[in-house]
Amino acid sequence: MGWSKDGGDGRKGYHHGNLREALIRAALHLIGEKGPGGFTFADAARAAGVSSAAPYRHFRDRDALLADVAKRGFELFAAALEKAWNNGQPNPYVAFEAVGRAYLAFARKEPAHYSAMFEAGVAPESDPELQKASDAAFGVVRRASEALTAHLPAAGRPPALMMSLHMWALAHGIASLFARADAGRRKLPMSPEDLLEAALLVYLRGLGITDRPGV
Amino acid sequence: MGWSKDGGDGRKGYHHGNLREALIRAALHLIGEKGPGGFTFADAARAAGVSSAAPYRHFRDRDALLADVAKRGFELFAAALEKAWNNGQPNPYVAFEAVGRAYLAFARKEPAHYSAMFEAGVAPESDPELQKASDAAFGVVRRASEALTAHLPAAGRPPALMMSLHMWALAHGIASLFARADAGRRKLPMSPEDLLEAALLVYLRGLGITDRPGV
DNA sequence: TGTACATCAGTGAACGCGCGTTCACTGATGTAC
DNA sequence: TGTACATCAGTGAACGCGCGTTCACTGATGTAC
Repeated sequence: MGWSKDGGDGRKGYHHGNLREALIRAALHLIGEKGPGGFTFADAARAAGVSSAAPYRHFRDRDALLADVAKRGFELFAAALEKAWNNGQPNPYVAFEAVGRAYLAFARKEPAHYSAMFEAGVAPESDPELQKASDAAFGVVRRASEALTAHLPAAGRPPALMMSLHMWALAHGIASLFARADAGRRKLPMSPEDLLEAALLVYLRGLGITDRPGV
Repeated sequence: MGWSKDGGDGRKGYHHGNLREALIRAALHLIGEKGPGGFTFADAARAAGVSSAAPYRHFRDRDALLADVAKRGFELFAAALEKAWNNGQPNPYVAFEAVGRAYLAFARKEPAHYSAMFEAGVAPESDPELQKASDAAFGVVRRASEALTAHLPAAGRPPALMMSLHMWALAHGIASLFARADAGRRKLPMSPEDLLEAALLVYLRGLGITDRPGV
C-alpha cells in the first residue's frame, strides 16, 4: 500500500526516486507475512509498484536483498541493545536486564528482520559488513557481561565470553520458541520477559552475583 | 538414490509398496539439503521414483507431509531424551546432563527433523498427534527438572515448570545458533556441548544444587 | 542562460522452467463364492 | 481350485501460474560549455 506509485515515497513519475529503500521495505513486509522463504523478488517489485526487471538495478539477486535486510537488522539490533545497556546505568545488573528485554522486544517487534538475521540461512561470513554488524550486536552482550563480572574475585571469575554466549543463547531460545510472531510459537504460562528475567536471576546467583552491585 | 524404483524398499513393479515411507524419507533428505522452504512435493515424488500425482494418494498436500515429518521428529526426539534421562540413573544430575547432550545431538544428527519441528512454521496445535508428541518431548525435560529439584527445601524450591522452560530455551538457543547444520551457524570457540554443560552448572548452582545429589 | 550530450533508472515483452493440481485411465492385488 | 469382480495405488498428459532473468528500449536527470 504505502509504497506503490503514488505513495509518499518521493516517487516522481518515471523514476521511482528511492527504489532501493522501497524494495527493502517491501521485503520486510513480505517476510513478516510469509516467512523468509515466502518472499520473492517479483513480489517485492510488485509491492514497490515497479516492473519485475527493475530490482536488478539495485540488487544482484534475491539473496543480495535478503543479506541487506539481515545487515540492517543487525545494525538496528545492535543499536537497540546498546541503548538498553545505557553504559551500564544505573547499575550493571539493572542494565543487563534491560538488554535482555530489548532482545525479546526486537524479536517481537521486528520479526522480519529477526528471521532474516537468524533463520534465513544467511551466512554472517558472506559479507564483511554483515559480519561487522553481527559482531557489534554480540559485542554489547559481551561488554555487559564483562561489566557484570568485573567485581567478582578474579579467582573464580567466569569468562565473560562464556557468560555472554550463555545469555545470547538463552535469549535467542526464548525468542525463537515463545516470542516469535508466526504459527510456530509455543504457548507459555508467563511472559517471555518474565521467563528470561527469572533465568537471569538464577544464573547470576550461580555466578555469585547475588544482588545489585555498584550503583 | 536409495529410494528410486529399484531400491531396496520393496518396490514391486507398478505398485511402489511403501510410497508413504519413501516420500517421508525423500522429504527428510531434501529438507536436510535445502531447508524446510526448499522442499517441494514434486521433488519428493521424483526422489521416490514416482509420478508427480502419486503423492496425493498419501498426503493431502505439501503441508500435510511436513506436519508428518515434524510429528515423527518429535516422537524420535522424545524417545532420545527419554533414553538419555534413563530414569534419572545413575543420579539426576548426571542424567540431566545427558538429556542436554541428547538435545544437541538430535539437532545435529537430525537437522531435517529439527527444522521441520521448530522452524518450518508448523503449528503444534494443528494436529493432536503432533501436539502429543511435542508434549511428550517437553515432558521428559519437565520430569527431569522435578527430580533434580525434589531434594531442595520446599521453601525456596523453584517451580519445575519454570526450570524446564529455561533448560529447553537454553538448549534450543545453543542448538539454533551454534549446532545447526546450515550456513547460518555461528562460530564458537568451544563445543556446543561444553557450552551447555557450563551453563547448566552455573544455573544449578544458582538454584542451590551444588553437587551431585542422591546416588 | 540555453543547448547538447552522457548517464542513470526505469519499461515491457519475452523466454524457459518447475510447481501444484486435476483427470480419466489402468495395472496389480485381494477376496467372495 | 479357479474365476469374477471390487478396490487400491499407481500413470501420464495436461492446465494455469508465477518466478527469475535477459534484452533492447526510452524517459528523466545532471552537467559541460
